[in-house]
Amino acid sequence: MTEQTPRWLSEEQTQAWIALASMMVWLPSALDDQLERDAGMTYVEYTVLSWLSMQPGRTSRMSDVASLANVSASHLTRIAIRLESRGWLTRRPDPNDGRATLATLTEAGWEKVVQTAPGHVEEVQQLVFDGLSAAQVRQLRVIGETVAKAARPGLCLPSPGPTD
Amino acid sequence: MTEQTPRWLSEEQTQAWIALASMMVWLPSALDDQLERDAGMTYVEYTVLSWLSMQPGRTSRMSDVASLANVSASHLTRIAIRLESRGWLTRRPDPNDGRATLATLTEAGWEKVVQTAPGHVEEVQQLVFDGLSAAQVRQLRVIGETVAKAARPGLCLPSPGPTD
DNA sequence: GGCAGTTGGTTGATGTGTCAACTAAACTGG
DNA sequence: CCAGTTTAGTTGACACATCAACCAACTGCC
Repeated sequence: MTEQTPRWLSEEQTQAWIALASMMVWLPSALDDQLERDAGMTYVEYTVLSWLSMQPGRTSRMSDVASLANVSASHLTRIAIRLESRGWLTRRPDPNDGRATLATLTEAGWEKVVQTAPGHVEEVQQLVFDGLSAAQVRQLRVIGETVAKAARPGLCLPSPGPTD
Repeated sequence: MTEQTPRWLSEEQTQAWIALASMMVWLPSALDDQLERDAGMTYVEYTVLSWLSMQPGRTSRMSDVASLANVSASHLTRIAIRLESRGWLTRRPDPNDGRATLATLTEAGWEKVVQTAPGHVEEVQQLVFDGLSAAQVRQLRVIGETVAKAARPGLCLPSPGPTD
């Protein structure tokens, strides 16, 4: 708690951190811009639609979507209201669990995803993969998985001894 | 414009993209949480203070800060108002250019950065570097720089021929 | 010098995200 | 079967971000 001189970053780490931070600032922003320009929606909205488009019945519980997209329940409610008002999504109570709400992609929502995905993927290709070798793609996958796992809350690495 | 079947992602690319997207969702969110908990500020606010702390005279033009942090001028104005109201920052017109505004870290702002940085760096260590080998740190740097450069608007890769 | 255009920054209106309080349905233990 | 608790989602109040309109200072040019 009162550590005064923690592990500072090495020169290599500093460079890597600057590069990573820079990527995390500019890449989402660029993808947001592309989606806003070409499809009139934000990255989070696209994530929701895209996820639903890959689910059986194009349907998923709100809470599942929320944890996938890392947004709070209330945030997802607002997003769903917007998507619903544009006719891309419908909501109805889950017949198997009256508490839950099922979100389903409409036909228009499906078509929107189908129209939007190619341009989005092309943007990812240009911004991410065009500059990387096959080896770097493999490296990126491993590094990304490692960091994502560490940063995901509630998924602490298995540590020896009791956690309580 | 009418490409109907663009370059789709290979299996390797898809895995890498999922990992990268996952990292870009969870890492900023985790860093935001840590700063909110330990220092009562957001990541953007910390970025601004941290940048100023490294500038000569702990001073920088608003427009320079804005482009560094990838926020709009108006957004930065609101951020600066908040930081000013907490006594961490002052603003005054640039004597050399009456249009510009210089933002300067106050002594309290400097101390806030000094107090906050160690915990933030420790969080970066734990979330990013503890899981990576030295080789992966080097790989991350190269990959991050490449992608960041590609995603940064207005910095198109040098292409042959006139751009105008 | 003076007017047109540009640049740097602020502000008002509006849209979006967040937090806490709330409702309703489903478990849980007597 | 009925309180007490947990879970899923919504809503109101508020904080924050965004967009367009704006103002002031500089720049270029005749």
